[in-house]
Amino acid sequence: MATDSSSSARPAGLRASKKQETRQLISDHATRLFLDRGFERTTIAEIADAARVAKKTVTNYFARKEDLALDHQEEFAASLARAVAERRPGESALAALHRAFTEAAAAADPVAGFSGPGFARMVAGSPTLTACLRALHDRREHALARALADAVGAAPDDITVTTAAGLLAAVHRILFDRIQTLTLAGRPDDEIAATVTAEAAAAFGLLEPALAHYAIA
Amino acid sequence: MATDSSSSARPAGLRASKKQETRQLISDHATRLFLDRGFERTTIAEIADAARVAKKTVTNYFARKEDLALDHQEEFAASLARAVAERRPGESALAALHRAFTEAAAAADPVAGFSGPGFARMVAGSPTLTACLRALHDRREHALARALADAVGAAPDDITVTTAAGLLAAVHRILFDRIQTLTLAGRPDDEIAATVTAEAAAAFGLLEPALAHYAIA
DNA sequence: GCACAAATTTACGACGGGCGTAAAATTAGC
DNA sequence: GCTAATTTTACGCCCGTCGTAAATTTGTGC
Repeated sequence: MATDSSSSARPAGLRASKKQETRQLISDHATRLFLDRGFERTTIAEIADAARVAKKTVTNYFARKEDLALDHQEEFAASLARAVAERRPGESALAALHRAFTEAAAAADPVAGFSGPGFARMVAGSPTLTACLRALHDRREHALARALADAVGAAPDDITVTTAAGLLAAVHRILFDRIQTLTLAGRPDDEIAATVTAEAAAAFGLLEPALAHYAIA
Repeated sequence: MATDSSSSARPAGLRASKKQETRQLISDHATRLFLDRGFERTTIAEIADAARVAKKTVTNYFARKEDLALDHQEEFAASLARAVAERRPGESALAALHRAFTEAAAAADPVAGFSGPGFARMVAGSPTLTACLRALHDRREHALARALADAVGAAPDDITVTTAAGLLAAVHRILFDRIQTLTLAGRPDDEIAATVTAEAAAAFGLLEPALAHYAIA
């Protein structure tokens, strides 16, 4: 066997590394089946069979079926708050979030919505995943509100803070949906990036008079 | 052809009226049980038993369990689009939506969030209902986008239209959440109305420089 | 190398929501 | 009253989710 089979070099991790392998094995089979037959038409039992493990093992690793389909949830939920927390000196929250989107679009970042036609079809065809995505947008907005509250030194439930977070998160959510829509329409990533970059300028520009001077680092 | 016997016969509805009665009977028992034990801890079988009907009868009338708890869904989803469609001559969409909220708060409209502590507890305590409410906010935003597109003569997927709808719907959603939070905290309706009316002025005021001249009738 | 302790995987079962189907009860029209 | 249409019911199934305990695998001390 390969001595350095470790993907991330666990010293004490024969058990732990196998755990990761099993998790990845299940996730890979699930992704393949979801893209092939759709999310709702794939059962957990079928995933377990494909991965040659027990059904309970699947539900032990992934508490909810949606977790098998949606990756990088934490990263997604924290992305806007992170962009604000790491904004440049003199940069407003609005400018930082605009810049973060533009950069993500240029890089075709999956977290920004560039996840391929298969993924877009899977999500669009599943009410469960659509609802899960809505919940993620919600978590992202709340995390942004906390970051903004931190930035301006206000309470997290201050109406100006929650409203600013709601407006800024709404723009990001709308652009995310737009990327998904264009992906579903079969447009190539570079064309989508050009389109949404222009649309982002319009959308963030709309907020400019309201928030250009808000939360400047 | 037959006289207009069936289509819209008001008195001829012994069967139809009984249908309504049965529906109301089930809904009433469901509401009582939900408020008493919570949404998740109440089963459809228990509701059926309480209403003395079969379980299948409940699911025939209400396709999803959430429909037993959330009333006036269509009215809620259409409320913002309606406010824009019925705005006064010379009034902007922003002003109409601000006015609609202020009036709803003054009237303690359940559709605006004044639904009582029991309902607020029920929703807050149920992930299912929270997700359903998010979906409703989403439908409401899309309906608003259609109304705005109609008002300004643009395509419904125009970025300015979808963004404006997203921003305006976000403000309403945030104020809705605020009413729910204050209700959960035990505040009386009149105090909540005064608080959120002031907060609405701040929130809509933030959008004033961006949208004061958008979609004027 | 071996045995014991710990953790993981497995099998089994239960519950609840949702859906289809066909029989039984109720109602409308004649 | 009789017949046809609709509503309600009973029954069973699938699927996701959650316990629980047994079986297997792994880490460690001797």
